[in-house]
Amino acid sequence: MNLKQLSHQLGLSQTTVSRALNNYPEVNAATRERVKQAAKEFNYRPNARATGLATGRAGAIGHVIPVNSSEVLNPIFTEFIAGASQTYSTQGYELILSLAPEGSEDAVYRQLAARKSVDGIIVHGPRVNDHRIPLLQGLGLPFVLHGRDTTNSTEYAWIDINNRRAFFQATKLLADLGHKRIALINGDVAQTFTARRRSGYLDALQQTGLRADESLMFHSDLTEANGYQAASELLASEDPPTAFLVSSYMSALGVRHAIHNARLSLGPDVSVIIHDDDLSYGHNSGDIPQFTATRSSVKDAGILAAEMLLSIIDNPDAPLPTKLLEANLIIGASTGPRKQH
Amino acid sequence: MNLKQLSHQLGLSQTTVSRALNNYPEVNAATRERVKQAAKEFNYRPNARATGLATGRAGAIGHVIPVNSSEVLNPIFTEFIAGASQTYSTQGYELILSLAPEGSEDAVYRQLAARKSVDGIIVHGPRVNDHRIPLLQGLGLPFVLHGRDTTNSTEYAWIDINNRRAFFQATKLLADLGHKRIALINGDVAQTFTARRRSGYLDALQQTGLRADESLMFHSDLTEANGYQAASELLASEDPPTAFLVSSYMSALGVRHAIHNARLSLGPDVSVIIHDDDLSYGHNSGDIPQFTATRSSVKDAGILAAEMLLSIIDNPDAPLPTKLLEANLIIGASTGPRKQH
DNA sequence: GTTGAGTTTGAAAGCGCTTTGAATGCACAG
DNA sequence: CTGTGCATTCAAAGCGCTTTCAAACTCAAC
Repeated sequence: MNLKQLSHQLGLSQTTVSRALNNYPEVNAATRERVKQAAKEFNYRPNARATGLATGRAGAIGHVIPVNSSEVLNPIFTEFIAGASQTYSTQGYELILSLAPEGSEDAVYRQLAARKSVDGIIVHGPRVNDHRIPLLQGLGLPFVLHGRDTTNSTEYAWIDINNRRAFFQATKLLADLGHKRIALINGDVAQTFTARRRSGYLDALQQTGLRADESLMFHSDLTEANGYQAASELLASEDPPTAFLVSSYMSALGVRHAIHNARLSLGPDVSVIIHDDDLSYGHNSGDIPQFTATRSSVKDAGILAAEMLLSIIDNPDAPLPTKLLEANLIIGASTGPRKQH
Repeated sequence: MNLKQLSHQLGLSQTTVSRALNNYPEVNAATRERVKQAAKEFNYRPNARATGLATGRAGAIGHVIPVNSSEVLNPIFTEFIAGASQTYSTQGYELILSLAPEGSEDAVYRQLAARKSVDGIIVHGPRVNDHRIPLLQGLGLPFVLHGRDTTNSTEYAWIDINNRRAFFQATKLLADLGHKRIALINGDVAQTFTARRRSGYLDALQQTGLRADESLMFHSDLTEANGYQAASELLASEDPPTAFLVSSYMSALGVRHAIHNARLSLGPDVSVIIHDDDLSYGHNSGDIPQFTATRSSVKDAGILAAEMLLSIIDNPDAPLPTKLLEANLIIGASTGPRKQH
């Protein structure tokens, strides 16, 4: 059933039917009702391609997921997209997903822009001095960055969590608990959040008079295996840390494993604070969650990012929105005062 | 730059330019070259909406991800989609992603069909007696199921791993190692793979003369927390299992945790075999992987599923393809003979 | 009875492509 | 020179919508 057939059914022109369905004011209320009724009855939906062509809007948002060199797909993308998708479906947008090898997203962006496949883009996994920002600015395609660039000083829309503050507070808490040697199991150095978290950690160390020790800081993809390996090495060292700050739930499972392997117990012997993206399958909740955490729902970030992007599209002349979300510090079972010997 | 402008530039008609770019034979070779050159120079790409409207094909595939009642998003979707996406990008298709609350995907499918947004659909997470199959058959939308229904006997395209055989073999291996009490940490009962895995497990028990014990079988979402809880309970019971068969890497991390908490060691004391989807962030590789596993790359399944779907679209009258992938049994460090007391 | 404003509807153009059917030009046979 | 076949090109229609502009109708005011 298309518009022509539907309007024929109703004995009306395509114009009127179209207007009725799109809530234009100049349609008689009774007519509109009749049209909407019929549309429902025949399960009529405007052809997406035709609408897009006629309006010049794609009715779709592009999400381009970077696949990094080690082929690790960050599972938080799924969760973020789940949030964004929620926004799109209420607003009648579709979500176009594209995976691109990290560093060669250009072709994908250019393609989406040239083919007019999307009205805007969510940029995932920003990297230090990310060339995607100037590229998209050049293409004139609205976008929202999930995260921030560290160096780019131009105006662009972003949503991020306050990584610095979260890691500052977490580090401070560990220091206040008496921990002197606090390890940082962080993400890939190319990711901008990594630098911010590190900087929050370093500031807190300095403020509490602790010495920063590069040998306590690890940077790699946030996998369980990497968390395990880093923590194992550290715990086997001469002067092992008594606390860990871990950038993801996934890595923390590896850290926990290493702690147990070293015949230590999580909490009493070794404190751990994780950053918790509140992933649906990574339960760290309950009255006393397993891990003390700085928590911020990445799904909510997805919802908000999508809303921001749609608002930019609807309102291209408004100033570009930015949003900084604070993480909540949640006290769980994995932290405690440093054991005195 | 659109077709009109490009053809004007070239002093040719839109017809000829279109044909040249789409490799129609009736274009002079020299002209074609000139056109392609110009298209590249001006970065011309046909407008996706217009092409779609003119050809009647959407140039897009829909992936509808079910979000279950506990809101757990299965992380393997990401990997599967990463695979599928690879296929699409080489074939010029786009991927439209949609999340839908489990059980109410109907509206999403109907919408995609009515709006002609996609040429086909990948059905994720098939459930027992899945009503999506007849629905899509009714809508006339080509689809490929990732998995199989257990009951539906009509013809449909699917790709699946041989869950029965994988779990049969894994169970058999554990039995051969002398284990008498083998626990099964399985997925949500509504998922069809759960039943198949269970049936492989039960068959192997029977064949090896072991008694099936319902109290050793757990069914729930494949999260770390669920794995931990199930294994903890089992290990604390009067007659605890000496081996575990675990449906996912994620659950296995919980099981491992429970084993360590019980002051047992993985491998020597308690054997564990997992099903390993070969997720990029769930490393279980190396010479001797941590876990003995039945392994099958879900990313490869995504690649193949997409290829199958595109072939159905290109060739609607051919018989519907199906594909059964075998999992590889990988011996890792988590299995060993049952300890004699 | 005419006018003008306001309400409601419709014809037709246009979005950017593909594709049909026709036209053009040219080589070559008769 | 005419006719035929082939290679190459083009004008125009059409895909299914939205939107402009014009038309028709109603009704109150003069």
